[in-house]
Amino acid sequence: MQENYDPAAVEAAAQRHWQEHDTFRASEDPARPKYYCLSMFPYPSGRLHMGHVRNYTIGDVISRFMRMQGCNVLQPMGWDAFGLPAENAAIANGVPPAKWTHDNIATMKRQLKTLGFGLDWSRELATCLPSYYRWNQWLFLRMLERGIAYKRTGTVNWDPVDQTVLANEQVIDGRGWRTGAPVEKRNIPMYYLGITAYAEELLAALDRLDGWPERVRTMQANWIGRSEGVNIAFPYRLGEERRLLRVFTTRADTLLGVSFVAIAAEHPLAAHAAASNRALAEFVEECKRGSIMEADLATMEKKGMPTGLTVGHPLTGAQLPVWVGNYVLMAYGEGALMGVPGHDERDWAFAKKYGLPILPVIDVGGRPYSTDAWQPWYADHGRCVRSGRYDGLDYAAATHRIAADLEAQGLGKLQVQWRLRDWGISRQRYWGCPIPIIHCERCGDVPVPDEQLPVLLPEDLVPDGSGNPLAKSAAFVNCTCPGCGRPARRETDTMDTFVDSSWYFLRYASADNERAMVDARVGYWLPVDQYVGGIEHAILHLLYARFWTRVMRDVGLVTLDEPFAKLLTQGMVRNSIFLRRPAAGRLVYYNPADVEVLTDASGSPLGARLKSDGGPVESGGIGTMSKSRNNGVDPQAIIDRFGADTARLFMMFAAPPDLSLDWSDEAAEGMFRFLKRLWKEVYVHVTSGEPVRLDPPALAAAAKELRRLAHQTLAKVTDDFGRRRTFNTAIAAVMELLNAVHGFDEEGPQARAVVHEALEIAVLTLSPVTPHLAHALWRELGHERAVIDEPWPRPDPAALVQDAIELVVQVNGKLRGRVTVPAAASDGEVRAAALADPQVRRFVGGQSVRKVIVVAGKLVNVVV
RNA sequence: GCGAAAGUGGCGGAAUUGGUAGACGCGCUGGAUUUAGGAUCCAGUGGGGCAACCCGUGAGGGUUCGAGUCCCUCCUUUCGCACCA
Repeated sequence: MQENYDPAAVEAAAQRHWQEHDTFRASEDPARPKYYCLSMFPYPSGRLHMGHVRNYTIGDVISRFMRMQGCNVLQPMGWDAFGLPAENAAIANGVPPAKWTHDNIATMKRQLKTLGFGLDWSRELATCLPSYYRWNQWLFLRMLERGIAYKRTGTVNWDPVDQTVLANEQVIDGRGWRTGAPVEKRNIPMYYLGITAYAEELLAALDRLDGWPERVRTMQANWIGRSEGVNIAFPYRLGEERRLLRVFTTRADTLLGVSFVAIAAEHPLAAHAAASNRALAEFVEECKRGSIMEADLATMEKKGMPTGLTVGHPLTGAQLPVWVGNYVLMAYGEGALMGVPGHDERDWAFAKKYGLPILPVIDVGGRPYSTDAWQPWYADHGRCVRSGRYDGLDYAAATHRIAADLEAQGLGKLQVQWRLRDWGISRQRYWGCPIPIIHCERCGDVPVPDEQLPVLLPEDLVPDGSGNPLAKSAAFVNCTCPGCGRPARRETDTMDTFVDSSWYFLRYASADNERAMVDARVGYWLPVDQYVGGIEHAILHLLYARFWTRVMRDVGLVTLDEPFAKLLTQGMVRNSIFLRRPAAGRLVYYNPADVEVLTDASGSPLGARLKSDGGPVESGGIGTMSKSRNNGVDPQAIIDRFGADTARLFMMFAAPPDLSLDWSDEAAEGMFRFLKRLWKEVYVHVTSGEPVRLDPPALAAAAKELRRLAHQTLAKVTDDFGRRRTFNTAIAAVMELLNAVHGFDEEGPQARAVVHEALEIAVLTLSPVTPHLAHALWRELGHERAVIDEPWPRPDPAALVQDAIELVVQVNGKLRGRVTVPAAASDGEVRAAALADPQVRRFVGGQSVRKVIVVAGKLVNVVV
């Protein structure tokens, strides 16, 4: 055996073994329980980053653990290969997105292989390949047939200089990223998928997703946002015609407190009023400036302008002014709201600003009300006052009575309203899946016939940042109408990349099928048993995938509702931020690798300086690794320095998987030291002779104690890996075991046999995390079979038995002593032993013992 | 603004069901060894105190024999907000 740990050689040898034995190719085997472990596929951005390493290490540890547990494990990999960065790279470097993407895939695939992940590469897919995206188009056509997909107008960010639709990401402080021109909103026709038709089911099924983190379920439920309320119509006259302005409200009980109605700038009535009102037209135009991001809309200054129109109160007939308000969302409810300044904080602020009446109509348990200042309880539920026949009714009663009265007049009804909006999938971009529609002057929008699929995306275009290159490509645009055979124009919008990622997990099960989107093998592998990915996908991607799976179910392609049985949302990877503030200009960020942190004698930081010039740099705290803050660490550098196993071990040890993880060069080096120690420990053991067969009853006390620790560690690691998914504590337990082996100085054959067993347990339990090192050490410990093919061991119950246990004794809840009692001692004996302890007697002194609480196996609390 | 989390030594974190706060690792201090080392090994390391002990889990209240853990109020940080993926 080599005396020193050489990660490069060890890792190459293990990877060669897996390659030669095709270890990770999965096939359907009804005889074994299947286990589908899936990590979110990467966007091929160039190189692997630490977030990928973390994600795929978690998935790989679970996969290898489940495999050793006897499962038929599938762990596939693919590429989320369409998207904006490829177009940005094309604009910057003039390289076609296809080439850039394929080069990146090659690089990242090579990197994934050096990390030793147990992936079945035979199922690899990339969403930018026609063999994949043709099925996006095919299912889109099925959705169109069923009315799930439909066309209507939607709002986009518009750069008036580049004449281009901008992604939210391309809008910086309300301006286009390349032109700096103020962004405008623009309404254009788009295709939508009717996810709201599935809202009820998507919400209800969350309750049964008990393998998902509670926080993700809550976030999805809030996103879907079911609210029960009343749709209320305010009648008005337009010329001779009687019309209704509809609003949705969850507070119908405050209807008698309405003092105005506010509509969105995009509301048809606003356009009508603006036609004859120059100031209003300007205000509506002003509202159309700025981005479409909800966070921007919600934080901007609340502004409004009267339209000059009035509507009638549906119960009293009183005339109420109609205002245009920039805080009214066209996308929610009816794009209009009833203003109740007395009981809604935003309406309050609006009324104060524009001098509209504030009418309190709810009594909240008699708490004071003054129109001077808003108090949080004004929005609470209570009983109606100053509301005529509704006075005294509580929230539910008032809502139902008012809804019934409105319904009798045809002016309202109870309604369930969703916050969730239908999914707009049209993107005015090149590098995506073409939407299979042909526009014909005579036949209108004609779906591309199935036999003409896929609509191929040309791969040789180079975008320049203005407009969509597809729209400028005559070869792509010009086509023949499938209906009438005349010249027609192809749709040039492509699909949202979330479409691609909404079903890739199904395709892995039948990746080689060229005739169908999915086949019967989906029934074997799905659902995904364990899905692993970033918390940033907690809402959108996961919700779209749940929706898409249900659509495929309703089309008859699959039989499952929920694609992901268990979900693990891993936290972000962060690093220190260092910067300087030049007298003029922007902040300059320095990579932590180029900075030296100065500490005092206790290790507390005093400051930091740049290694290159020795000058001070400012600490900017700690934040997610990003290019803009220059605090990224290239995983390749760590692999080159310490090997993949160290990188993997650090990722699993430094934090529990669902919390954010802070990078530390020193801590990574500590992981490397641990692996060197483990190697050394095995080396010392195997070079000092052959082990004899272990004879547990013959063990001396210290050896028995070491054996107990080894089996206790095995039990803990099994639980931590399998149930708790707290890999950090599992690794800590193995470290403790190794420390105990190191400190164990008994000699003799049986002592050696116990050490041998402890080292085997350490190697087996670490093997999912550091598979290369474990592969080598398992051989050195005398095993023919590769460690990946070993079954996961079970702790020996006999080894776990303890004769005596130590209990903690508290007096009035404070730790005052410890007593050792036989493991089988009764509560009475434990109590007596605790009271007899000299330290306990000292603290009890002359006081009378009021109560003694005995917690079996743990502690005794003496209350005096 | 809305929604969701998190806050424990110098740092990452542990404490699994309300029961020993600080496991494990980093850093730091001292020592050994070494030509030397940023290598390796040994010991120590929450704060205060000579000690007995006292204090201590973002802040402030509460429940309990007992609270890092449960409840209320507040503060800070992170993530998401529908065209980044």
